[in-house]
Amino acid sequence: MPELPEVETVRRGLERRALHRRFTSVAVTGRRTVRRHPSAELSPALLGRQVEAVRRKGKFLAVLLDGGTCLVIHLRMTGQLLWVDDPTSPRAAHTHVVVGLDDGSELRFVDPRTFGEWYVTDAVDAEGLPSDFARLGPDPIVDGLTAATLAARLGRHKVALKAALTDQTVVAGIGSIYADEICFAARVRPDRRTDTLSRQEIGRLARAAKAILARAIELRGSSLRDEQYRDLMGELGSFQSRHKVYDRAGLPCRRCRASVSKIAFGARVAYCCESCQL
DNA sequence: AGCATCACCTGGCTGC
DNA sequence: TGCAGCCAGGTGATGC
Repeated sequence: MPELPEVETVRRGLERRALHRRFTSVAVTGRRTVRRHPSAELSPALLGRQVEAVRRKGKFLAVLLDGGTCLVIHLRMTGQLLWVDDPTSPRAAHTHVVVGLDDGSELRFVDPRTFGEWYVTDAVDAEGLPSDFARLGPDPIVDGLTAATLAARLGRHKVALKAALTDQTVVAGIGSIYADEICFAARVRPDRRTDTLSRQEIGRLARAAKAILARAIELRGSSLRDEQYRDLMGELGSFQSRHKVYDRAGLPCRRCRASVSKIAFGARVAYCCESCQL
């Protein structure tokens, strides 16, 4: 599932291919992808506009256009942004949005489970980012993440650590995979209540978050068995081979050889080594 | 305010 | 083999 490293990989691809390009056509073919406002509003907001920057906060992509409009794209679980040099090439099943660029190429949004979302907004801050991004916590790569900041963001929360790490208003960009990997690296159980964490543990979590997300970006993200995540050019990521605990239940811990556990936390699950993580 | 729960959705997997 | 049912999971709405 696309989390911060996967979305950053897509962002870099978009920046490389779409920067300074203009939209020449817009076709919304899916029912649900554009749902925050009437889907008919997407085309007039994009047509003729030039891409001035491609930014990201957490898992949200923000395509900044001339005139101050921002196109926001969220891949959610199964969304793929695919760059196609030949617009006559066949469209994949579940293609919900297709936009043409002034160099003759096409950007296609493919999303089998239709959780992904596109919307445009003119409500932007001084940096051109959508005002509603303000509710998101710091992005560990863009904004950095210190122990003090993380401790402050955890604040009065008294929930399972994994629930806090994946709460986008606490920290932006972490999902199920990287939460488990960060907890393992910090040697803290994902089901620990946040109000029991020591200063040292919060420090390890902040450092682990930055290091793991940065390394995962270098390796262009994680593609799981379903190979659902692909970058802008359709390539798979390779960080999955470095996963220490995620989806490794029953396999030996890469640090101590004990069996990796799949534990319940609230209504969801987490993977961890109950020998290494306290 | 903070927390738990649910809805949204479909492909792939499990188990009968 | 076929098929029903379950699971995955990010976000936003809802209710307590």
